Amino acid sequence: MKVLIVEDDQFHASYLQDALAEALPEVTEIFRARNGIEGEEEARDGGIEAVVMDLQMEQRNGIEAARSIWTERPQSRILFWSNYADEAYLRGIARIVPEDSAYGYVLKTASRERLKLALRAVLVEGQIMVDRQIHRMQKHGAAPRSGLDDSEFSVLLDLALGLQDKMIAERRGMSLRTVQNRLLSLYEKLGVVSALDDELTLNKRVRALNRALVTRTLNIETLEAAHRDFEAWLARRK
Amino acid sequence: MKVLIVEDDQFHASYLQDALAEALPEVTEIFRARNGIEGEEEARDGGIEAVVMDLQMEQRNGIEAARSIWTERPQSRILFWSNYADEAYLRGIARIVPEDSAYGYVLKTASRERLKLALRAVLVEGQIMVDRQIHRMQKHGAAPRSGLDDSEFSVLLDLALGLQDKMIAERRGMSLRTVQNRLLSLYEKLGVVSALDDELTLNKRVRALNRALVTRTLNIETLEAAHRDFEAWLARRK
DNA sequence: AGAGATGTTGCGGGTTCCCGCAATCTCTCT
DNA sequence: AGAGAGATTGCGGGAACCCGCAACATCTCT
Repeated sequence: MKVLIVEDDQFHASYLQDALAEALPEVTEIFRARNGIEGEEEARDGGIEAVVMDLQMEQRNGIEAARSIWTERPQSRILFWSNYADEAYLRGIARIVPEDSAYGYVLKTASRERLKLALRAVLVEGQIMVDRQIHRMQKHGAAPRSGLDDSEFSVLLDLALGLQDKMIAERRGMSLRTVQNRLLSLYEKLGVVSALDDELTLNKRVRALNRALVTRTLNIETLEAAHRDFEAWLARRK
Repeated sequence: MKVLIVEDDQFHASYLQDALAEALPEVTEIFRARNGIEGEEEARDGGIEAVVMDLQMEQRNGIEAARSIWTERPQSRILFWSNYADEAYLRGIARIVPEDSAYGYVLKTASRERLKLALRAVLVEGQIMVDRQIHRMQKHGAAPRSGLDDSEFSVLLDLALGLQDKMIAERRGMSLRTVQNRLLSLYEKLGVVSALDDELTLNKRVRALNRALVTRTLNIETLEAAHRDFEAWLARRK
């Protein structure tokens, strides 16, 4: 059995390699990649179907790499292994998991035992295994911690890019007023108003982005990915 | 000689501990803290004047911890050790380094040799040692990569918090129109306009924050720290 | 079928933002 | 001292934003 480790931090990679060798004696070869792009290549060239994937990497992050790996081989088994329990990552992963593939999500703070368990459960047994702390965010597959629904979330992404109401309306196929209603509820749910001293009026749009970031509803990588998506949409629209 | 390691990642901490023992035989005791708050306490209680400090930590980050350590003991020697070469961190550090104290900045990607060198140079010899990749950002102590000057940078912080022009003017002691001029040049320098397809008008404030983040001029911790600063200012102002 | 909750849309107006124009102010250099 | 470059400030207006109000549209229970 061949396993690919995609991880840019050398300490974490070697710890992982250790745990892997220990937990899965059936592993014959361990490949290593340092970012998403290398990861995709290795997976393709090596015909690998078991991957342990870090999320936060330079260049091309784990979600994007996973997406293209799954596009080529939907049956690949991928264990995500990350420092953060950001909702932003969860949303990203939830969106790309193929119908019946095996995947897992383990935090780097998890114990060695739990990591080994997850390695076996996902890579060998083909099960789904998600850290409880992360899973708690998801209520039956949607509506994570912040309580944003999908349409609110996509408006948030557009807002975060700096799009104006009119453009958001066009992109998402809503009327202008509806977009504004979404913004209203975003401001509500993100705690834009209560955030600081009352008596104090803020620029709500900027504040919304700020709040989304500090609550980990968005992170910087999400912004970068959203930007790429938007450009693709722009080009397609013509 | 006593040394304090402030680092929340266990792998990194033990690697560091190893390197420390290897490079500095004169070290008799190694203390360990997992975040800024613990770090400050340990430093105070243990009477420690040699610290290796991670920057990105939950709760209270390395810059804030360093500030209060230096406030109590300006002669403390602190080696910052971080994953990122973000301008945001650089600015933070530059602002709090006492007149003649020793400090250093090493990236986690640096070789073990270079780390050991820095440990010796900063903690034992009391020199200043900054990674070249980081130092390149600084031109004689100011004006990092993005080319923002200090007044532009502080307006950027306020903008990022969601403050309105009027409030920024009050906080920074500028006229309203001057604030707006600063914003103008921020938009210019951050590439707010050219960013996407032209023909496309954006919400400049949000876009400015977005650009500041993806260019690493700001990061999320900066936002959190700026928020705390602002609240302190608010309270003081009355 | 009807009542009620929830979501969508248009209108209107008060605010804030963005920025051109022009009048100082401040500094530097000769 | 005086010229010139650059920053600071006020004014004014067009555009975008925020949001209350009210008319419908949809969905869900009973």
